[in-house]
Amino acid sequence: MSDELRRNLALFPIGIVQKLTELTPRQIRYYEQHQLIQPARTAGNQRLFSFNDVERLLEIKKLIDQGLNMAGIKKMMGDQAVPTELPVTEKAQEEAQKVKDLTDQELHDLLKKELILRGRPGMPGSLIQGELSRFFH
DNA sequence: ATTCTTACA
DNA sequence: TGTAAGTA
Repeated sequence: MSDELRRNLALFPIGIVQKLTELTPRQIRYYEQHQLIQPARTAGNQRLFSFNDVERLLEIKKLIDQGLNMAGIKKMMGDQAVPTELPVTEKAQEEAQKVKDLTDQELHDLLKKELILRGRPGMPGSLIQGELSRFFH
């Protein structure tokens, strides 16, 4: 499976994303309203976020902390968020299910690994730089 | 127990 | 943004 697809798999419910990003569910939903992210939905209408969504939220958080408003953030990130793909395959749904049994430590390590993986090719990924330090505790 | 939408101090 | 209400 391609990394691109893997990063877009709908795996995390909002509660986990809250822990991973330190953002409140209120904020996360608000950013979705402003089309900064487009998480997938389960049959029961519950949001499922992908690694890409989480990483995007970390960037948003960074910009918010720097005092930008929605307009400013949209301008910085471009306001076209790629919709997270639904866990259509049986395999994908199993992965999403596994996530629920991971400890907070395991979840943070998983995200850290993802951030490092992404930060490879390019230079000091504008976002990755600061956010990454938080996972090196 | 979690999450969702809507509405308002 | 926080939070309460009523659901799913």
